[in-house]
Amino acid sequence: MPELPKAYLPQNYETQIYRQWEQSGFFNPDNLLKKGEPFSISLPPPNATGILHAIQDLMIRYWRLRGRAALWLPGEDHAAIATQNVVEKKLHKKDGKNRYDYGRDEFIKRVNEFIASSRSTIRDQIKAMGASCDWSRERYTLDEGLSRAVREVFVRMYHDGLIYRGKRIVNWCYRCGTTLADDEVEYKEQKTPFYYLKYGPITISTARPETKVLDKVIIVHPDDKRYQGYIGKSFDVPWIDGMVKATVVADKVAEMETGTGAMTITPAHSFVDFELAQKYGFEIVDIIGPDGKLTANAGKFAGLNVKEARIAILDELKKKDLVEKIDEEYIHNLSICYRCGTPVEPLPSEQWFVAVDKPFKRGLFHRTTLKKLAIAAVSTGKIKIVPERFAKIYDHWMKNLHDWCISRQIWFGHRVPAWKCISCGEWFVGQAKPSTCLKCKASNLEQDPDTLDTWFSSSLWTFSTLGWPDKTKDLATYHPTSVMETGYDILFFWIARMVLMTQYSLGDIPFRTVYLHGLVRDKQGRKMSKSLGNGIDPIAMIDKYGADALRLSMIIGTTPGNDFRLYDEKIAGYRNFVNKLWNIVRFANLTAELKIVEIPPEAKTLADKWILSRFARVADLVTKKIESYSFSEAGEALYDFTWHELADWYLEVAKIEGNKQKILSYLITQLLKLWHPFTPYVTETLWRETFGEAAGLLMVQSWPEKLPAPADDPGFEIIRDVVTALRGFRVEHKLGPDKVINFAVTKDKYRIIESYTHLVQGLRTTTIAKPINQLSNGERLVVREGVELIVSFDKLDK
RNA sequence: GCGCGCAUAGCUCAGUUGGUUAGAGCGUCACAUUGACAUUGUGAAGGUCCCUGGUUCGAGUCCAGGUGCGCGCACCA
Repeated sequence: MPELPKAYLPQNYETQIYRQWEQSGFFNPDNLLKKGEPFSISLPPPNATGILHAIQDLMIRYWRLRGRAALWLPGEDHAAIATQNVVEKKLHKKDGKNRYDYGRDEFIKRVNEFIASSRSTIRDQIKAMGASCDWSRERYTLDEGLSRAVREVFVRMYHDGLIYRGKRIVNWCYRCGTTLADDEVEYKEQKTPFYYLKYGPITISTARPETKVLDKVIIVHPDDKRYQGYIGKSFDVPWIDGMVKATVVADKVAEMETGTGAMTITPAHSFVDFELAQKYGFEIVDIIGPDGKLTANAGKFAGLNVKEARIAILDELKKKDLVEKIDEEYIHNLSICYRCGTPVEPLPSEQWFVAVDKPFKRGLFHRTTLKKLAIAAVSTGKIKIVPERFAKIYDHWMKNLHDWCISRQIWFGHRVPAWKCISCGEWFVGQAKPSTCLKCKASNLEQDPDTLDTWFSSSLWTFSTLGWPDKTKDLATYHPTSVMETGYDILFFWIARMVLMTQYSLGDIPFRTVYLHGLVRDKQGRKMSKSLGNGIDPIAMIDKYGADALRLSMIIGTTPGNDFRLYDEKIAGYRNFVNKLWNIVRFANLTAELKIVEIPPEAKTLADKWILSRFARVADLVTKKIESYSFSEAGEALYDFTWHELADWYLEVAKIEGNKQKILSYLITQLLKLWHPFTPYVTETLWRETFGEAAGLLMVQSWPEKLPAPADDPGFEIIRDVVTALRGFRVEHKLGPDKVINFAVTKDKYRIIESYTHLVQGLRTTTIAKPINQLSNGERLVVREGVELIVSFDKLDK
């Protein structure tokens, strides 16, 4: 075989190797000789942490080597709000127009153009990482097939009474111009002035005076002694926009410790107040509109935005001498949109919701709720979460889940499959538009302009990508998927909703195991963000160090659920290792004619016995660790074996003992397989360079299992200890390489050193073994229990 | 307020049922260059495993309490 270059240059091989893999057809499990349970993973929608597919590929490649039908189905989601925002910003920058200037169809055209290019960028990144996905099965959430699944589920849930339309208070982002689900709202602590306002005889407190224009109900705690005389009473109070008839109501939601213990309520703009209003039948009056401005109900303040209104209303209050005091130190939790950071307003709106607590029929006799199904899937252990602690977090979140608002007022996404009769206002839900209104026979029906929450379609991902609602062979073979691997940051958005929706749609779990990785941080431990510009560009890293190095730096030293730092020096370190592996094989090739050897050859020397036994042990460990999701430990053990046992010791011995063709062939054959799931490129390259094209691809060889190994023998360990002790002696006495150390064995309970002195001398110790009687004045060196030497060097002898 | 995580060498981190002398990588110091590899080799230094108490023959690991940092959820008048 031709001699390998001195250093491994990934750039020279990666693209070509990936093409070879793709052309082989083995990414598609239909083309594999398979045995046992299939193994499948759905690629999660790529996001900021989209480069983290190293672990998924590791699992897929491992199980493929184990002979399973390994399917890794790739795809992308449309990320509705996020994508629309990006395109809106781009267009605004380009020609100052907004989406309404373009109109719906034209705007969507622009979004689709953007998506096409962004999908291809993502695809290139995934491929560059070496991901062995089956591109023939690639899916996109807006594909017709997946869209059909979306409509199908929507219609079924509607008929089961689990999707309903209702006017409820929702989270509203007036910048994005849409509703948000509860968990799409983030909270940020902020110092806000807290106003104590005179409201007739009672002082109330608020952080948001602009919503208080029409407040006319005061809530106090039933046990609050200060207000006992007022409960149930009504009186006229001078207020922001003239006199108001105020009523005092007692309810335990009022905390006596907060402010004055008395508050007025604004049912239209607070979730808690809204509930109270429903409980007591108070009127619900909108003060803030969907445009973020005060409505006509706000009288002379109408048309002002929230900020302006606050100033104007405070002015008015001050003029009327209704401000008692202002607490400037108040800490307020501001709610903001997770996509654009704008403050979110709670306001009443008519929307589509998924009812999570509503009982429905499951089978003939069984009644249950979506929430119960989703909780049970994890609590019964049908779905295992790694690390386990997230099962508790999942459970807690699920138990507190409220009805899920699924309609969005943005344009990019799946249109709600519902049509409204313009004549009678009746709604019809179905796969297609009804020709006439079933109620009034009118023919002017219009589809709801709203689209569905992006997570609605993503929640169907594991089965919609396999062809559901058709009963496909893929669905039967690969669902439930084996593992879902993703960042813990989308546990609620995505994982939880997949469980919920799959339980509903299929009566089954979407995946057996959820592996949650940590989030990538920069060298200082900061979250990657666009504004900081500290994001890692995977392509740049791959160009610089190779995909294998990048993969290792994300696998070794990381544990599930814990964030980890990614930075140049770390990747460079693994690049060094990859080069080491390259040179191990390069050396082996220079030493011997290597062939594929599957069965451990006979051990002829102590070193042979040792390396075969160590190798069998590490192979077994790697297998166990991969199967128990301890990828870091698997990689670390293999790294240690490869560098510090095989390279540092065995190859050095091989130079002295020679005649290692069979053993080296065997070790290289098996070692490349073990490394392949971690570092697919360099191992595939070495396999091809060493064994030739005729040997086939490494990616479909068979994983070494249950390797027979020679019994443990401490022999070589003793040689090793003797060598280390002698090298240490040299450094300790500051002896240059020109000084020769003389040694004699004074104690050797294993009785082996004598016959291996050539090895001790050969392993760069620069020593001469002498009979005991010639070294009476040397230094005693205890190598280990039962093994002692007497050592001296030239200077002492003279 | 409720819950969760983290704290181990100068730095970044492993350490799954409790078990010899607690590990790795990077960095540091000394030495080595006709070597498969300087993307290298040899050797060394470096630890109160956050603190206090407990269980145990034995605790980095288990229990209780505390400190510091981070996160999630809730509240948000």
